[in-house]
Amino acid sequence: MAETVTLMKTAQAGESFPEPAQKGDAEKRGRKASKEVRQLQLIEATIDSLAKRGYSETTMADVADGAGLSRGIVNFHFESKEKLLVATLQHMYDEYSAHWRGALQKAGDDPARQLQALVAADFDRSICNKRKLAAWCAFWGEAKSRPTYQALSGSRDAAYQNHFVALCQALKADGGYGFDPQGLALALSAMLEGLWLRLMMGTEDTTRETALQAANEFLASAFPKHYPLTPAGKPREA
Amino acid sequence: MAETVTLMKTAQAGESFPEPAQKGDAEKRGRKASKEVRQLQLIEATIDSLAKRGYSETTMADVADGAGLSRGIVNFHFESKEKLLVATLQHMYDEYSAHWRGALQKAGDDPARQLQALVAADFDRSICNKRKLAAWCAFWGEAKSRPTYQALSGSRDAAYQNHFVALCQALKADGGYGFDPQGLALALSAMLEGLWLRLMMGTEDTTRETALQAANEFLASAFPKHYPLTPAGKPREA
DNA sequence: CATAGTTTGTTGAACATTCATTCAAAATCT
DNA sequence: AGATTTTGAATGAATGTTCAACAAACTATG
Repeated sequence: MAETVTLMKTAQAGESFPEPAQKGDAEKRGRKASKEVRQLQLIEATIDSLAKRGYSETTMADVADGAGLSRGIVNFHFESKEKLLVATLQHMYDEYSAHWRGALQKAGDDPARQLQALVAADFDRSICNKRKLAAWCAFWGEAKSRPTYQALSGSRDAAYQNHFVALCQALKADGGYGFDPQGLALALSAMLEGLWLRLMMGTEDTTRETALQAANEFLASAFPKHYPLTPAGKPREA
Repeated sequence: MAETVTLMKTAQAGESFPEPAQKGDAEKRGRKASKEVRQLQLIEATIDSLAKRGYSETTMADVADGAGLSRGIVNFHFESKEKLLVATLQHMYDEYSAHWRGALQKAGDDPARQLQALVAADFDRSICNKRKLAAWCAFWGEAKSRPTYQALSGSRDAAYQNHFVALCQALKADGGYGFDPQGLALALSAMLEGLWLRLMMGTEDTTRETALQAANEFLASAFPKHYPLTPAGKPREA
């Protein structure tokens, strides 16, 4: 793994427009800052294109047009199309990772709360929207045949999985359940990914709310002592 | 829906190897085979190519080479690349559909048995192998941006989902559980799809057996009265 | 401060490659 | 012979990449 394109994230440039007028960044030169902004702008345009046209029909021209720039610009900031896509995947991966870690932090020390927070985080609007899900799916479709993508394509990586196993173990010890923590954790995270897939396809009437309810239904079934059922199918409110 | 390419399934075409060069040279070299055999041969070659190179790199030439035939042959049997891919997806869809219906039939009348059979069917070798899973994933990645694929891309369709809901309802009535059948059924089928995705990526040490165990762990947790836990994490043997 | 020179960023056209499709001729079957 | 299937080269369109010229921002120097 020679080079991993890593970008500094300046603020959360995620959803809104990048402000054209960057103030006098005392230390940074306007030029250098502009470079990172440009790259982020191109990455966002790439996500747009992936979501709208799919992986196989995403072209350099479409990305450039989407960013409102000229054709050759992408090869200047990213060496090739391949590297642009890797950088885009890396960006989404970093964002997802930061998001669930943040949610975990906010959840406090109670394992039951933490697990519920992790699950809920997956369906947060900032992460779970048509555009991003479609982009994820586009990469999944190519991951198996591209070694470069494989490591990053599972947004739910080993660290994520370890957290789930640990939480299942903690709840088991506390509630005296009979399941195997490893297996149940796998079932849980797989279900979250599967729900993402459903939302992505968007054919059925599955919405973010429906999906979250289904996930909570799972929690209530597997950990009845920690998540008592309510009529709405939603565990106790925070 | 003008034309749905429906193919007769002659025997079970090779599951084991991605064999690019067909060795069963029973007849003369590639010459003159029945139209249906040739179409099936090309579809199998398409699945091979999708699995090996991914959707975006699957070319007509690669398919033709994989089938050991000439370049122009695909446009003769299938009008275009698009139609070849739709026929391939249709073929996989039909196969999957027939498989779970067969498993359900064999399971008898007991809902608990039926549900377990449906889950186990998903991890049967004939359906759940690297080659097929990779092909499924390739289509998933393109489905959102191609209306033609959407209907077929969810191998788990409305009929499948309805069976799950009905079984969850039956078990709830029998066991006095508190869950919402609709939600739990969604969680269940999403988990199965998510486990497929894990198997496909193949990065971790997730195997077909591990995945099936995780799914059974889910069943045991959600329906404790119907699937008592055993040390192996696997519900009672049939 | 002003000016010239250098670096950095951007453009758009040209180029080379890949690939789906077409089709006339050949091969094979009825 | 006539119909059907197969071949392989030709064609044209799409697309990633390169590059020479240009513009803007920055630096050095007078």
